[in-house]
Amino acid sequence: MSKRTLIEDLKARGLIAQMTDEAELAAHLAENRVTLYCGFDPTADSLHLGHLVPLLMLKRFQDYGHRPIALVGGATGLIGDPSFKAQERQLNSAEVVSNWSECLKAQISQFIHFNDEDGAILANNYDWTASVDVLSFLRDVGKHFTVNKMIAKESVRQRIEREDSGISFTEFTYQILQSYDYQQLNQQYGCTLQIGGSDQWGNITSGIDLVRRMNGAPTHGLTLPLITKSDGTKFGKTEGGAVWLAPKKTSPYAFYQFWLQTPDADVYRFLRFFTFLDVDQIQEIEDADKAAEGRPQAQRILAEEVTRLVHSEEALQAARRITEALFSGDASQLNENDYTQLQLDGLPASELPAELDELPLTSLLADAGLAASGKQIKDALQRNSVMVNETACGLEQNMQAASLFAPEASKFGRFYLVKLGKKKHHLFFRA
RNA sequence: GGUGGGAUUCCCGAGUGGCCAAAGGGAUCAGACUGUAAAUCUGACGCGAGAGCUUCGGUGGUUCGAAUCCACCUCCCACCA
Repeated sequence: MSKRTLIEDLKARGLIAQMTDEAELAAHLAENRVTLYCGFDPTADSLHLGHLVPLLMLKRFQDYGHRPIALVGGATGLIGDPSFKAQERQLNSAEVVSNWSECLKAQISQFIHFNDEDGAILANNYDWTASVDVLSFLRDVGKHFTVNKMIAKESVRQRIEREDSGISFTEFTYQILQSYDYQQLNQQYGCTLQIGGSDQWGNITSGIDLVRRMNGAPTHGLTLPLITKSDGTKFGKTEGGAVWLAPKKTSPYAFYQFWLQTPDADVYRFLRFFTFLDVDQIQEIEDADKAAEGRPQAQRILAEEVTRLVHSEEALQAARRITEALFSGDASQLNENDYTQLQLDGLPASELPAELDELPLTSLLADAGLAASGKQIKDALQRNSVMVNETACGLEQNMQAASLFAPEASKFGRFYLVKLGKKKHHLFFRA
């Protein structure tokens, strides 16, 4: 690692939004093996890019010798965090939340090592909230919170002041539950630092207060900045929605492509946020790109680093193979084995229906997932931007799927590489 | 419980009886230009290859015709109690 202290490194990366007293926290981290935690609520069956920064943050602490606790919010996920949310959220059933909790657990385990006695800890707040009875909770925990303070939190104030929405008591209670987590983790594991996204600051500080009152222990908090894009659009979204960490939801290839398309204006920041490359090294990359003019290296490096981190070296190589085949050079160079490999590597692929005579291209391609609707395919056809094995197709070919996908037009008797626009590829094959 | 306000296509937000598949903006997709970047310009943007079909919280009704009018219902907000 570098000669910087952890805090210095995080600062250099721009990874600190807020923290409790810096000098105290720095001293605490310098003198102790600190146990810290970050919570992840099960709001889906997979984590997504928004969770990646905090997740990597735990690893950064671990690399510096501290002990992370990844907390899955089996309980808080049942309630719903109102922080900076414009509207009340739909509650998910207990069964669903419990399933999702299991998914997250499995996923988190891939990032941080929990094996050895000394290693990180994976916890679920359901374990200490499920059995608490209401009266004890209200008397022992609730008594430490004043509603005045709770209302004053910026994270819920908007909801309270908003004209078209309110906040249920359930969600309002969320910050108490999260504070209780901190208190429990402090008691059980000696946890003295909580990290989270900047929207969690309010919840973290109320937790610090609660730990002081109930356990008489001073604790710390640190938040990470919200990841923004230079053009103001939301980070971590593509046409298909969120970019997931689960390979089944977002393939390593799609994941790699996502990073590869990072705008120049964001890429160096993202290198600092999402990789473990040394900040000096990142600066060198930036300088080199600036000096070079033309196509920068940063996107490729970013895509490689993050894909390797989230998936694996093998998955990265597969993603690169596909990218290589589709974007650089012509597909006519591919041999039969390459096509089979593309499919194995995760290029979206589907089997061709037996009967093509009546099937418009718009339906065929939309069903395969190349676009959300036939309309979009139609638009592409009008611009001749659909290619079937190097043959450009126009709208007049819409009903000619049978000849476009005729056996004699195939590669090696069974493959058809379809391209929509410049970036979307799909492999059709016959069994 | 009372009174008043509100619910429009992914989001914001116009629209108060026909000219409305519904202004405008954002997001998104495609094209040109590039570097699988940005900016800019162009086109698309409910579904459907098409004929056509289905939308404006829900259900009924008035009308030749309703997102727009009426009744009831659901949810949200504000004030009062």
